[in-house]
Amino acid sequence: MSSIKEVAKRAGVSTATVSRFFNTPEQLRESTQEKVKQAIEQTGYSVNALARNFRRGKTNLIIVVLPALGVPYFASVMRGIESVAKAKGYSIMIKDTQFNTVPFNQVSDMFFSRQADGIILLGSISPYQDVVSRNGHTNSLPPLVVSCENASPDLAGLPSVRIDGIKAAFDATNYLISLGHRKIAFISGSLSQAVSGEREAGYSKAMKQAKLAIHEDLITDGHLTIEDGRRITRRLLNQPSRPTALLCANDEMALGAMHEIKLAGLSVPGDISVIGFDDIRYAEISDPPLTTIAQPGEEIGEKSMYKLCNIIDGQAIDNKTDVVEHQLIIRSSTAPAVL
Amino acid sequence: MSSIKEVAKRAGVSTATVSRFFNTPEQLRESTQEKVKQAIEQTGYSVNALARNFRRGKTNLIIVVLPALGVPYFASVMRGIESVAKAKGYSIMIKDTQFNTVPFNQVSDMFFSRQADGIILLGSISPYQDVVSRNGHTNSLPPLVVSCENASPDLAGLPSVRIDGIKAAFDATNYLISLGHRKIAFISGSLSQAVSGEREAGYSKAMKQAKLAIHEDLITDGHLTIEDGRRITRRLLNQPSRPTALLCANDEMALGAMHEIKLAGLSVPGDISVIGFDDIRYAEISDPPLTTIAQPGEEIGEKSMYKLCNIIDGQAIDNKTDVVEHQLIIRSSTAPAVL
DNA sequence: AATCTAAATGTAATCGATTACATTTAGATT
DNA sequence: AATCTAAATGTAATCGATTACATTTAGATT
Repeated sequence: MSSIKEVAKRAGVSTATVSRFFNTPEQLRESTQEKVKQAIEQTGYSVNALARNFRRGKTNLIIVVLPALGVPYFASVMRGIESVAKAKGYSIMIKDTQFNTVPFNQVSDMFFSRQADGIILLGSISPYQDVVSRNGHTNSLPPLVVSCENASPDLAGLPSVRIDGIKAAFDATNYLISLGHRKIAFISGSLSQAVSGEREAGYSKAMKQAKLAIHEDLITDGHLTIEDGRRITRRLLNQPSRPTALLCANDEMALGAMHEIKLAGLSVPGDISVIGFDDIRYAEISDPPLTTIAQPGEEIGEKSMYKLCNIIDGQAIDNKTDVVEHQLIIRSSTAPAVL
Repeated sequence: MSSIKEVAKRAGVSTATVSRFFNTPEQLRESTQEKVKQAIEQTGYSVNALARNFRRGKTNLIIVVLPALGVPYFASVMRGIESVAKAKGYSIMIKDTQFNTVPFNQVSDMFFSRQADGIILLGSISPYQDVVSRNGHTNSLPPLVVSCENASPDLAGLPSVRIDGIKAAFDATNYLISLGHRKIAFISGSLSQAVSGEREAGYSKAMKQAKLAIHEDLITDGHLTIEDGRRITRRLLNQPSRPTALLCANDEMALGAMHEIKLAGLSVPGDISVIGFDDIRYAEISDPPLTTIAQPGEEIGEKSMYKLCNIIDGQAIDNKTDVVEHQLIIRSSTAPAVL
């Protein structure tokens, strides 16, 4: 692979001039540009990003941390991130935390060892505690945007883009209550994960406001997966008095729940109403189509990436949370309660 | 951020010694290791990957090219890639080609400009033609593994890991034939995409062998998405004599197809049997559960990454194709034809 | 203690681009 | 034509780690 030196030699100019050809071509006389251009073509040269990045102290890489690959909701956020990243000249590294089992400092170390310029957190691993404990050497965080709902106190005050998760779960629960449901179960991911915690808060708020007992079947154990949605639902259905409505912490759990309800010979929404979260593309074609809370994934992604760019560029950091709008999408998995 | 110089100074050794502490610690006397270790702790130093990578001429990054984010099948391949990448010290960059609209040379240039050490292709963009035309300067490819079925002649002879797509579609079609179906439509992605072309070949082979007419309703237009599965199915259902079975080029199309069939007041599999491809995790819980061809995604991912590592390390390249086994998963979306 | 040897450590070049500063050049002005 | 000025170009230091080769050191052997 040819270097800038060879190009310079061939073009009869200095390496500085070749470098300028790429970075500030308007500084060069046209005849010089032409010479350099030809030399580049002859040698097939392209800038060595390894050297450039080293010299500039910038990787042009950002890390997107997500709890699992292949989750449709995250894919839409990623699309938003990507479109902005492309425009800004960044490439995206993904870091799958396998349901948050990867500690954050493993991610932040990638920044401190100059492997990436910034981080967008889509999963809810907790940064502060780990980072602060980095040998007590820094209480500064890498450029970081938190783009998942999150009630974790660790994350409070960090730049973030998200829906109002409490309000969203509150709205969903209220909708079920308005349909006459009184026994409403909440199928959650592990409550230690902040997303689930926040959604639980909204659920509880609505239940309390309606003076409804918070069902002890509110089960907290599990990942936000189809499999765990099924497992928890099976348990729920085996209990003496089953709920008439299920609020699920995401659509995948809801789809799993609907499957189990139907397997048990019951009907959705005839016997049990189901609401999900995220409005993934499978929600529209499930049987019945799933009522859910939609999050504007692409918008969240775009805004997050803009925010991250500002932080990386050292512009005034706004630590405030950008709240984007959620929307209750009413489909056919919910119906009035039959009492 | 502190550099190796400061650590060296603090420890009272040379920078070479500090470097050895990280790379060949067994060369250092224990007392020296101790001194260096303390200096590292005091300064909070961590190796500058930008500098190290530049010096070593290696990025430790690979690019995974995929047609779209959030496709569950690709996610399973990614998991396989990731587990091996982690073991080998690589990080993963993703490049979404938005249904193959990104030309390959845009990806290969990332290699030639030293932004990545190698490429795994999960989408079926065609490398040769673009790369060879790189100003006629190189007919050599970047380290590359092709991990999608692909009948494209451009890709023949490249290192790859895949199922036998022709055989898989052949098996699926034969299964439908064995159930008594005679009018079998094939819902494909764009046939210009090699994956679809290969699957089409297997379908045609089985139809010919059974002396069945290849239905002109074999529609070739579309991406491998739910939306296009629906669109094509709607068209199919509006035709005078509709097929009794649908072979879909992937599960998402099949799920879309089932939804439209049910919307039209028909039953799956009562009126129309449906088979998908990939066995994504939604297939098991669809209504009815989807019969499909399973691909061992994680295995494909793992093998691909191993192969890529070998190529990057300059070991004897095996250009041969690793064929992994597919499997027909029979669920409830297929039934004997009612004639 | 002197000598030898292998292990440990240091010196300094190097990777390839960028860029501050210095120098040259082209064209304008007298 | 001489002088001036701004634009164009060149020189050489620099980013931070690695490593070939040189030197020093510790401990063994005489």
